Amino acid sequence: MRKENISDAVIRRLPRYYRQLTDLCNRGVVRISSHSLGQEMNITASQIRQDFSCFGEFGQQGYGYNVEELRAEIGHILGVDNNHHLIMIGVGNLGHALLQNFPFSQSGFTVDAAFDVSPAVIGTVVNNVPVYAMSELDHFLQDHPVDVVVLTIPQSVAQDTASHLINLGVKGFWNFTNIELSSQLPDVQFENIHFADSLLTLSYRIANR
Amino acid sequence: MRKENISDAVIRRLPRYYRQLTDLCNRGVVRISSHSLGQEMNITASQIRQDFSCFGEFGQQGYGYNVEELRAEIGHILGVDNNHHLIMIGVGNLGHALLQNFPFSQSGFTVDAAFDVSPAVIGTVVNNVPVYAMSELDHFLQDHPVDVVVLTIPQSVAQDTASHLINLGVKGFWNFTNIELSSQLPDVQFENIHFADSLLTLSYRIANR
DNA sequence: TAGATTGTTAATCGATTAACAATC
DNA sequence: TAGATTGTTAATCGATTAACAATC
Repeated sequence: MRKENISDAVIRRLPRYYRQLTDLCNRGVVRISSHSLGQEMNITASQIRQDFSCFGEFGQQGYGYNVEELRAEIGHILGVDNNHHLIMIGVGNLGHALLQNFPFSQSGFTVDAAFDVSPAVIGTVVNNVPVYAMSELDHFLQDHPVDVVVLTIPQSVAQDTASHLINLGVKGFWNFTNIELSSQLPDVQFENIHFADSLLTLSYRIANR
Repeated sequence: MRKENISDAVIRRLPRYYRQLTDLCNRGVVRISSHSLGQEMNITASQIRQDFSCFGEFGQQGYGYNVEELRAEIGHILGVDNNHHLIMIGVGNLGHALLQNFPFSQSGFTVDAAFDVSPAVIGTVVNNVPVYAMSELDHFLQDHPVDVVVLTIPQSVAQDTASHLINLGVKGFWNFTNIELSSQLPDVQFENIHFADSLLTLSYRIANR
């Protein structure tokens, strides 16, 4: 029974399923039951079946799930076969590290360009991605619609940059600055990587063991 | 009414409160009610009061909360005044970026050292943090107990490295590799930054807008 | 066929929100 | 004092788990 509104809890488990299924594929496992999958991932079989049932019927009674097929289905749900386009704003240490190491294409993203204000990086090419001056950003977006902008810029300019990009039609942000961004428009999506928040929860758990 | 077991949902909101209160402090705001705080953070006043009540009574009827005081209390709960010690394993692009830019001390962490296998970085000092050879790790840990190890290493060696460190007594991991780490020992804490999972949830939301 | 396992409905559990007496 | 706002109890909502008929 396909559901209309999928809860955030379910969505956040999808990438984990996808990861686990990719691993099972690589290990040559052909079929798996919700029970075995649950054991490997430390979640209940019930939850797995409930989660999947939000999107369709991918299994077979008495058999379980075909690993490769299920992986493809979840990948499809996540949009990995959509060839999303992405640019990066801010090629400092972190931006550079992501361009260099993060396998964007494995998540279905093509990195079209990066932008920065520093003359030291403008004009360089990092892992096949050209770095342009910030002044060229508006013009670039006219010809190259992008689905996601990665924000690896200083906090101080984060909201202004985001607002500017929203005005230019950008609807998706992968935000690495440790602030909550906001938008007037309702259909703009922010996904945050809050390093400090993450470390502080670890700090809490250590301090209150 | 202090609670025994605090739910993960509550814990994950604490850093956000801390961040918002720090901001309010900087803006010179002296007092705030749960209602106003909720408006700024887009959560209900009820939830805020429930959350705080897990840890104690920090407000005053008819007045609200003293911002600076509340910030200090939450910081204390999070352990920012515990002076936790931390080392990093893996000084590649990402590790280097974190050492260079991430304000560990603001979260109450002292970075004692970093370790890598590459001769290119061994012996260097990044932002006052010395980089040692991996072979010196065991010896180092004998003299320098650490609370948290940052894992910015390739996936392929992540679980083995973690297991080794757990045997040496390490109880906290800030894991940047995109795999689920596990431990036999029950009191070992893992906090994961799964870049790919994060981007995939954004991909989902864009694809299913 | 018999055993296994699904998708779904019902039951339970936990988290969020509402309400309100207490009190600054 | 009167108004405001807390901390907490009760009500609601949503998410997880259990149960089971359907069926491969």
